[in-house]
Amino acid sequence: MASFTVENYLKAIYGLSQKQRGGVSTNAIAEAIGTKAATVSDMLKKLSANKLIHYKKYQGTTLTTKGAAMALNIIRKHRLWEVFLVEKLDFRWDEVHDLAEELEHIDSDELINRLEAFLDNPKFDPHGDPIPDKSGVIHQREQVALTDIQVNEAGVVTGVKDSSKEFLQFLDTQGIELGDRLVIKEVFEYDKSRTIELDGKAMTLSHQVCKNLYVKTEA
Amino acid sequence: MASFTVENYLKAIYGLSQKQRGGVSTNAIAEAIGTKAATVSDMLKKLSANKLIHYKKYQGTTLTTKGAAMALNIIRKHRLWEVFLVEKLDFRWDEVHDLAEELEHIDSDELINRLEAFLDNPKFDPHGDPIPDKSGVIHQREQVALTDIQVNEAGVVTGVKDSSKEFLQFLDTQGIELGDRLVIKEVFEYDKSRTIELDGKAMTLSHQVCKNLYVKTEA
DNA sequence: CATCTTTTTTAGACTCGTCTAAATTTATTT
DNA sequence: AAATAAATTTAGACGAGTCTAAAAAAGATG
Ligand SMILES: [Mn+2]
Ligand SMILES: [Mn+2]
Ligand SMILES: [Mn+2]
Ligand SMILES: [Mn+2]
Repeated sequence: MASFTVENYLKAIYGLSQKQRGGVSTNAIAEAIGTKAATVSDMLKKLSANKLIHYKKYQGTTLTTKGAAMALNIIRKHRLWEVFLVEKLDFRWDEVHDLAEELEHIDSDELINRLEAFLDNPKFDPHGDPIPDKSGVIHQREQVALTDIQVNEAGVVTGVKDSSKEFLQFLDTQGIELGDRLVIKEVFEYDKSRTIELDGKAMTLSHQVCKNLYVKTEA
Repeated sequence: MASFTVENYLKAIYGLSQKQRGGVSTNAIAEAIGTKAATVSDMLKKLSANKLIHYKKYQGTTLTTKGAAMALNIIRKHRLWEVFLVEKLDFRWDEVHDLAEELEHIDSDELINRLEAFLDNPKFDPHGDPIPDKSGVIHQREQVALTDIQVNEAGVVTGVKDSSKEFLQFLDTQGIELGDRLVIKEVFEYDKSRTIELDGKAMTLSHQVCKNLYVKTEA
C-alpha cells in the first residue's frame, strides 16, 4: 500500500519517538533517514494529509494510531526476516540488518504470518529486540544496561542498544553473545570501565561497551 | 543496482524473446508490463543507453549479454523464492507468483545463494520451470505438451505452459500435479480433446488444457 | 504504387521523492 | 527585550517513471 519511502519515514519516526518523550524533530528524521530537512518537511505534510502523523508546523511530529500500527508492522517484518536470515540461512547477527531493511517492505501479512510460524514464533530478533505480534503488541523485556548494575551483581546478556556492525563484530571478538551469563567484578571510577567475568574468563569493558549491552538481572 | 522498473523490463523482454524468434516489439512489452507503448519507447532508449538492450528505432529489441545475464538472475531469484514459499511456508503453487514478483528484486547474491542451499539446490520451481544456476545457465527440460504425444503413449507431468492462477486451480480440481504419470487413451478429432488415464482414473481434457500441460515421455 | 491501417516514437505534462538556496519561525544569549 | 543562532519551512528545480495526444514510420491492401 504505502511506498517504501513512506514506510521508512514511519519506521524512523517510531524509532526516534521511543528514544525521547515529546514530538520528533524534522532534523532528527532527516538524520535518521539520510536525507535533508527540506525533504522531510515536504514529506511530513504528505504523511499528515494521509493521517499517518500528527503535525503542526515547527512543532515536531508524532505518529497517529494508524501510523504507529503501520510502523510496528514494518518492525515486525524486519525482525522476523532477521531471525530467518540468522536461524535458517546462517547469516551472522552483524550481516542481517541491510537485507532486512529491504525485506521488511514485502507487502503480505499472509507471508509474514507463515514465516513467523515457520520460525516457531520467536519473541526476539537476533539482537534481542522484541518482535511485535500480529496486532502490533510489543513486549519490552525487563533489562538494564551493564552500566546500571552493581559490583557482584550477575546478569544474562539479552540484547544490544547499538546494533551497528562495528559493535556486533566487537562483541564477537570478545566472545560475548546473547544468553551469556556474566558478573560485574569491578568498576573503575576513573573511566567508568568495568571488569566482568564471563565463561570463567575475566575481561574489561569500556563505559561505551557497557552502555550498549543489555542484561537481565537475577532479581 | 538497477531499479525494480528496469528489472521488470529486462525480465519481460527475456520472457517475450523466448516465445518468438527475432526482436521483441514495443507493444508486446507494453502488454506484458501493463504499461503504454509510449512509456516503453522512453524506457527502451534508457536501457539502450545503459547497454542492456540492442535497439534500433522501429526495429524491436533484444537483450545484450549483460541484459540477458541480469534477466536470468532475476528469474533465478523469482523461482527460488517460489520454491521457498511452497516448500517451506506451505503456500500452494497458484499463490506464489505475485509474492515472488516482489521478492525477486531483493538485491543480494549472497542471500539467494544461501537460500538455494537451504532449499537443497532445487532444479525446478513449483511450476516445473528450470532454475538458472549462479552463472545464469538454464537447463531446459526435455518435455512436450500433451498435444504432442500419441494415443497409448505415457508421460509424467513436468510443468505447465500457462502458470495462471486459473489454470493451476483447475489442475487442482482435477487432481493433476507435477510428477503424476498419465497415458493418452483417446484423441477426439472433433475438438482435439483427449481422454487420459491418471491414477487409474479416466478423464477428458480439452485441447486448451493439453496445450498447456508439459510431460516427459518415457522414450 | 498509392492509400489506408497499425505500430512506434515524440511532445508535453504529471507525480513522487529528492535537492539547494532563501525565507521564516523558534530558541538562546547578551 | 533585542540581537543572534539554530531549526524549520517554502520556493524552485530535477530525474525517474508514467500518461495522453499527435506525428512519423512501417506494413498491409486494393
Ligand atoms: Mn527499509
Ligand atoms: Mn534487529
Ligand atoms: Mn517484479
Ligand atoms: Mn514459477
